[in-house]
Amino acid sequence: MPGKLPTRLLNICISSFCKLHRLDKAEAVLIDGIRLGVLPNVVTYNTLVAAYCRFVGIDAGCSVVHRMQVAGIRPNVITYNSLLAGASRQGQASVSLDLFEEMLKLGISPNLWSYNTLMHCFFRLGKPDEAYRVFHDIILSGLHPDPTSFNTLINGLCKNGYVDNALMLYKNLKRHQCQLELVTYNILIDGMCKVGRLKTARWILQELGNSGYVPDAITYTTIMKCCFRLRKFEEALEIFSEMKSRGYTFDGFAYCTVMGAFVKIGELKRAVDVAKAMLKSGIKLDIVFYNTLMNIYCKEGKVDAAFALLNEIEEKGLECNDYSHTILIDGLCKAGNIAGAQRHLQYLCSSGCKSNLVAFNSLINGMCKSGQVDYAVKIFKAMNMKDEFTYSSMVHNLCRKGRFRTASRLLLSCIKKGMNILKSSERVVLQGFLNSGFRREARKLQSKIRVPVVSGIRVDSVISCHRHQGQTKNFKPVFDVFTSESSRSCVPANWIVVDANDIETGEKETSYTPSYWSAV
DNA sequence: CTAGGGTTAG
Repeated sequence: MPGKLPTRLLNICISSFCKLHRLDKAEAVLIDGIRLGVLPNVVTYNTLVAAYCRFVGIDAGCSVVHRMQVAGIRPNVITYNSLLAGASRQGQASVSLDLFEEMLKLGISPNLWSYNTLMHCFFRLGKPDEAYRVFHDIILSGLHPDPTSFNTLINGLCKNGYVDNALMLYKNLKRHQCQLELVTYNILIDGMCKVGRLKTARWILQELGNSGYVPDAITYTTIMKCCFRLRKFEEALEIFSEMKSRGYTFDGFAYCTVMGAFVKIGELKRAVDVAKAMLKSGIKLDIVFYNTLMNIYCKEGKVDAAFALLNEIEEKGLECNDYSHTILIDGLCKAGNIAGAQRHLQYLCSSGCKSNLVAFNSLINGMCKSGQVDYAVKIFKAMNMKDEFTYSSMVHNLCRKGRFRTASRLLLSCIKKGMNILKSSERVVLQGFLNSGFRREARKLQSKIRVPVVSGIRVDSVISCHRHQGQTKNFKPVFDVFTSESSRSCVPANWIVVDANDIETGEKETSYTPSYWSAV
């Protein structure tokens, strides 16, 4: 059996270099190995596929798969899982779907990891129904959901606005004595925090403790951020110092949260102080730290200083992300340099960056504010993606120019798309009609915008009867998930979307949409 | 090979 042991050594070597992000070295080792007669196997290529997907991109991952096929090695389920995850990370659902099909066609049957990844991918794309169908497929294909499946499901429900469904699922799992992980609690706490339900979040924190867990750095950061958003600054800062004393500020997350919060309320001096403290603490500076710092400079009106940081970022070997560029573009807009902002955005688009909605929103707003409303409308029309920020900007600025009919039309099409436009945007149009004597138009608009905010997914089955077997930390489903038709008698049928009041503690809490936060 | 916290716009 020549070559068996050397191949394992080759794989360990390649894997080590991949972990160090040194793909060039990994490739060199592969070439050397082949030259010495050490043949790579499926594990070798899977390692490379995973690394390329993570550090370069899905296309790079696919080309490694091609190389492996040329070398006469057939991809397996793990190969495809890496590709699926890569596509999911890049938000390319169609690619994920194609890969899934491709995998089936090749006779490779997906495993639980494949399904979990696919489910996560759909959730990230804002398609909870599709995601839930994947969850069903897990059951239908005879696999048992694992803790990650449920974590993904709970997280996806929260991130898509179904926090009460997520709570319900949590409750069901709990009722059936499933051992939940710390991650599960953190996911739920974050879900509650993001909609402003701090009381419920604290209740889950309690449950976390009751289950014998200790809150970790992630738990703390999550709750601290929520306190900031609810303007409970003393409480937030107390959490921050507790984190420091517990040794939970080993990375930049907490510092950047605090910096960001100070920037948001215009306390730039305090934000700078926190930045200095972070520099002094010796924590590794990452791109998020630099983004936050650039944002401070921009808000101080020192756009040049922000741009100057780009050199430092590059020297450190860090890579700018969408946030970096958006912060700079917005900085230019706010400084009145619309042309510069436009140039930077154009440069981004031409260098193959995928469209950056936030940057476009910034630009549109900046143009309007500098009096170029018509030009902004032109760009608005050309945009293929728009959100409530886009509409809000246009509606407000059109109203400022007295163009209420156009504003009204945009407002309605925004609502029709199911977006949460600011109440103040609705008001400004109505008020505009009234002030300029268009009473009929105002009434007509009012009747149209008073639409109830709707429903969630009606999930026609209930996760039920999963019982923890005791011996391991994994759940072992004892029964399957029932559909409402087949087991109406034994489980409560649908997940009902409960409105803002808390279903667990019974306490009244108002649930806010995310867009509300920035308006507070 | 899958899941959780930080940075952007109205």
